[in-house]
This record gives sequence, C-alpha cells and structure tokens, in this order.
Amino acid sequence: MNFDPDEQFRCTIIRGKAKNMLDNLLPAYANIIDDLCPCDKGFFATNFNNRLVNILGQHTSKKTLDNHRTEIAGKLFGMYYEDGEVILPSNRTLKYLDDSDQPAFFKDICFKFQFPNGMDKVDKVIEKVAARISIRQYPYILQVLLSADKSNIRLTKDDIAFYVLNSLQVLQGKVTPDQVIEKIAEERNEGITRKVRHPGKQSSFSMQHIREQLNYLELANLIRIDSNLIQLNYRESKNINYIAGFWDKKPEFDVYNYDLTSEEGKKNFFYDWQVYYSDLNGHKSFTTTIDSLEVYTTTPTCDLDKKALGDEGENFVLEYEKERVRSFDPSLIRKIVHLGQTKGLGYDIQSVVAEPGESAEFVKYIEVKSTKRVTVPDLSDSTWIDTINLTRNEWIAAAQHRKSYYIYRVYFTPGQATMYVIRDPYTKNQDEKLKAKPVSYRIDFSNSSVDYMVVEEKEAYQ
DNA sequence: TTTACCCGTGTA
DNA sequence: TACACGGGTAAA
Repeated sequence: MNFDPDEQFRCTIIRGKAKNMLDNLLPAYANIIDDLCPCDKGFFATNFNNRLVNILGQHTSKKTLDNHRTEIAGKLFGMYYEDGEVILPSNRTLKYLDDSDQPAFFKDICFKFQFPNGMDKVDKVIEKVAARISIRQYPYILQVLLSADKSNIRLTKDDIAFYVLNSLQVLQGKVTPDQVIEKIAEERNEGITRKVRHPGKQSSFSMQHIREQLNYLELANLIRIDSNLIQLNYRESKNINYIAGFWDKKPEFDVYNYDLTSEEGKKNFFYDWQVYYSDLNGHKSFTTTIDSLEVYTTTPTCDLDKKALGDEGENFVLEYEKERVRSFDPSLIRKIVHLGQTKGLGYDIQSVVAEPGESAEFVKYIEVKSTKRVTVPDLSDSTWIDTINLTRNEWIAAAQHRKSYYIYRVYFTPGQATMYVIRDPYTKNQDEKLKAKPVSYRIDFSNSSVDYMVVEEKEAYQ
C-alpha cells in the first residue's frame, strides 16, 4: 500500500501532567492506594482525595482531585481496578511498591498501551472503531525510531505527530515503519515540513496528547527529547528491541470483540479493559538498570544491560560512606559494616560520625532507601513530595537510636545519583517535620482464632 | 443530579 | 511552548 500521510486522524489520550510531576506523583498515588485498598468505591474516593489534597494543596478543588484519581491513577497509570464494588491495587502498583523502579512502571505502560482502548469515553471508542484503528503505538514509535537511525535520519516530535500518531493509515496498521521513514526522507528532500495543527484551535488541542505520549517513553527511560529532537536511549536497547518487536502485532486487548452499543457490552468492555491494562505484561517483567540511567549515547552499543542488583542503593551508600570517612580519618573505615544480608536490625549500614569533635567515633546507623526515576527530584519544587516505607524493625531502630539513626534516600536518575539524608526521623515525626503513619497489621493467630479448616488431597486441585 | 473523560483557557 | 485547573459535556 502507498503511504498517504495526509489522511489524518486525531487520536487522543487522557491529558496527564508534566514529566516531573508524574514522576513525583507516582509514589504518592502508589502509597495512598496501598494504604486504602482493598476498600469500597465510596471510601476510596473520599480518602484518596483527602490524602491527595495534602500534597497538591488545600486550594485544590474536588473536581481536580477526582480527575487525578480517575484519569491519571486510574485510567492512564492503571494503578487500581474495581471488582464488584471493591477497589483493588493492580499488579503494576504492587510491583512498583516492591521495586521502586519508576522507569520500569512506565515501560510496562508503554508496552500495554494501544488504540483503541478502554480509557476513552464510549463515544470516542466507537469513533476509533469506526475508523478501523488498531495499533500498539509505542512498539510502533520505537520501531520507527530504530528505522530512522538506520537511515541516519533524526526525528522531531512534529514528525512523530504528523507521520505516526496522527496518521490514520499508521493507526490502522496499514503502513510499515520503514515506509514512514521513506516518506519522511522523501518529503524532506522536497523541502516539506509537516505539523499537526487544527485551524481555529490552540496547539494544545492538536499536540498535548501527542507530546504527553512521548513523555511516557521518556519516563520509561527509552528515549530522550532534546529540545525538539527525539533520541533512543541505546543503553536500553534490550527493552527497546523487545517492545519494538511488537510493532506489527495486533493489540493484545481486542476492542473489536465487544458490542459497544449494548449496555451489557459496554459494561464488559470497560471492566475487561481495566483488568487487562492494570495487570502487568504477562510475558516480561521490566527492570531498569543503573547502567541504563547513565548519560545516554547516540551511538548504538551492544547490550549494555547488566543484571540489576537488589542492593544497588546500599552499595552506593557504602562507597559514599567509605569515601566520607576516609577523608576524615582512614583508620575509621574498618568501623563501617555492611549489614545488608542481616535481617531484622532495622538498618543496612553501620558507620561512624566522622566529624570533628568528641563524637567522631560514635556509631551511625544508616537505612538506605533507593529508587529509580527519570527526572531529578528537586527540593525547591513546590510540588515535590516523596514517601518511603519503613518496616516495624526499622522504625523501632529509629526510635531507639534517635540522633544516630539516618535514612539515606537515594535517587538514581540519568547521569547522576542524588541523595537526601534524613537524620533522626523519629524525633522529626514528633516535631511534625515529617509524617510517619503505621499502615500494616501483623496478625498472630492460634487454634482459638480458627473457624474451620479445609484439607484436600493433592489430586483434587492438581 | 452526579460522574468522569474531554479539552478551553490562562499562566509561567 | 508546555502544561494543569476546572469548566464542558454526555452518559450513568
């Protein structure tokens, strides 16, 4: 088929927020959901809003809070789903709570996103179905970028907008990425520049949803947008190649299977979609290596991915402490102990104060909390917030050691690691300089607590 | 009437 | 230009 890019189709996604705000909000949403769920829908709505208003500011209207909850945390991020009247955290949220890997969270979203999907209102879904749209847009974009690099062509977001995300034929799955690149090369030779613009409309109408789709690829650590140019992060080649490999596969969730004109069909469609989308990609669990967050290179290099280490943060802090103590007094280095494998102490590293004065050799207990994200956290940003979870043991250690207890919060971001040190969180909580809230219950039970038991022979359930 | 994506519009 | 609040709007 001959590619005609003039066949355009405005194909929107829900408007999100700025890149760094999304990176900031993700941990907040995740922890709120983790605290509240499972619970019924009304309780969830009220309490989610009550928690979020503390972060966004008391002036924030109910409407805006509702939008955050339903549009971003719910539809775009797929962080929870509704089963009956009960709201449950999605597997994507649970994985994130476990690994604190924000780019991996967004990789999973990029893998599962598709057109048409169940994030739209039903009339918009019907429009897309009527237009015979069927595409996994992120695999497709990545394949286009790979193809562009092969042809030594640099793409701008206007190119992706006009030739890919707003091109009807591409959205219908009728054109290959190579054809797209060929067409772009051809039109550039003729001196033609394309932009998606709707007469009489502001550029946000035409471009905001496109720009934000590219933002998700950036948050996933797969591309960088440099003013207007888009570049692949080749340190992520493994993940890029994996996702791009799906460019010509039919969307996994088949919208065309549903009768969207009947009440029953609509209900099933939106329910099935949310269950599908909020679950993790069943084929591959994404991770982001520290290595892939380093300054990206424009030169394709072979397989730089290394096996992710569970204790990257601890190793980082260990090296930092060794250097810090060495510069004060090398003989004190032997007092630094890495206790990563020793569970139940409530801290990861035992170090020494190593500062002038009589407390120089006093012990310092360090709990390391690390996370990975694409934007650099900025304390001067008014929307900046963060949440970490301490275990019961860690909190007890904080209470016991007070001024000797430190939380080292490490953020691995592209090209740098940033660390915030919080000394004596226990006293800070009493002084309301931070808020600590117990959120989990340990249940000890005995024979008097058990109502009944069920035993089945293996054959019955195998 | 309420809900919840849709998206105008004003701000930085 | 890049959002982000909250009004717009149509379905629930």
